[in-house]
Amino acid sequence: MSDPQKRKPRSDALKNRERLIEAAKDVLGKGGPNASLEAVAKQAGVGIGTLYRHFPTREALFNAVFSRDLTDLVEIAESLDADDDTVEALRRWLRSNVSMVETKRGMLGALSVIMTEDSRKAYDAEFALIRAALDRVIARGVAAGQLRPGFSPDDLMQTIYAICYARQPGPGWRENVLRLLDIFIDGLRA
Amino acid sequence: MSDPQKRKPRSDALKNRERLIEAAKDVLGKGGPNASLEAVAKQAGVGIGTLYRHFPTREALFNAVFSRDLTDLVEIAESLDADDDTVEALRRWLRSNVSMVETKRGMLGALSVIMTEDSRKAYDAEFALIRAALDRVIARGVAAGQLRPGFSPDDLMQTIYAICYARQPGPGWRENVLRLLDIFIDGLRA
DNA sequence: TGAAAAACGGAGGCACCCTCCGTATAGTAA
DNA sequence: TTACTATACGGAGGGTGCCTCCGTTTTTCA
Repeated sequence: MSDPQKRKPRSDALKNRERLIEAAKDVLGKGGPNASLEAVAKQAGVGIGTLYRHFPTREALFNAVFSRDLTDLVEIAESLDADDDTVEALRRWLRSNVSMVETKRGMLGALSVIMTEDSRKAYDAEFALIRAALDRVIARGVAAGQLRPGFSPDDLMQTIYAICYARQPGPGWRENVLRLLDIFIDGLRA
Repeated sequence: MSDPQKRKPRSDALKNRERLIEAAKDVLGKGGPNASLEAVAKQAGVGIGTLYRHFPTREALFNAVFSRDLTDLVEIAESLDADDDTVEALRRWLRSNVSMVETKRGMLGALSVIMTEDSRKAYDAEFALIRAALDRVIARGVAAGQLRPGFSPDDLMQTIYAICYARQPGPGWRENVLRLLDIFIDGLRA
């Protein structure tokens, strides 16, 4: 029963919310889960008060970033249909995953807070979309003789996260992960 | 080449170091990995400067606590030889593990820093002692008809950590884990 | 166009971090 | 025992981040 008699949200509020999420993705990605929220606000070009009005807790902000990332991953997955080179298409998607994990690196504690049973369900739809999109790409690649048969979207997801989380964080992490990823991708070729 | 011409360490320094580790175990256990180090110092009854002199970084303190815990677990494991009731002996040891994990709860990030290849090797001796002690208890229990045959010390260790880390942290965590643990222990009976 | 709802910004009070250095004390040699 | 000095102690202080609160500004809508 939402009240139909309501002003629409102010445009500046929407814009600032957007900027905050963008800034958070950047700052939290570089500084880890304990990065300064004041730095996020500054980078977004808003006051600290505005940040707290939009996201009352650190978790709320994490959650928003995660949601955004997941939406991005869905979009990217769905854009792969246009790509004729299915190997490169998969590489593109897998690399996007690495970037996202990088943002979350070290914030596993926060993630476990976010990932309650309820919210997992809330994200189920997104995961299903991703799975479906990858399925299409794989089928296409196998049919075109570019990809070997016999692996699933879930195989991809599990592998990418295993690679990401098995490596020690720190300098060179990204390079290391991307290198291993390329090896894995070569293994996917027909 | 350590200099043999050295004063022995001052007694107050040793005492304070001890107190700090004890306090850290308590405070970090309750407050998680971001708990205030000043609170640790206060609880230990020393100045904050003293804490930092003994443990220059948060990790150094974690490390000391972990070392201590591991030593405790070795001692407990070796004390089990005296116990005629092998089921209760194992329960005692498993519960000690839960307490230790509880201290570390949420500080997985810190642990992954501690657990480099080098330090893992450094702790190998302790793990070997634990394994040996548990082996003796299990053998004794099986021979006495108290325990079922066919499980190893490593089975115990893996199970206890799986139980501990699979449960969501938060209030009631300990109760939940202990309950599951008791069920598991009943399964070990002959 | 003007009133009121909505949103903004940042000062302020508090907690914590870590360093630095004057003071206290345990160990040692005479 | 005493006196010397290496060693260790404590906590003030300067810096940063957290979060709240409220006077000011902006946007919406009639």
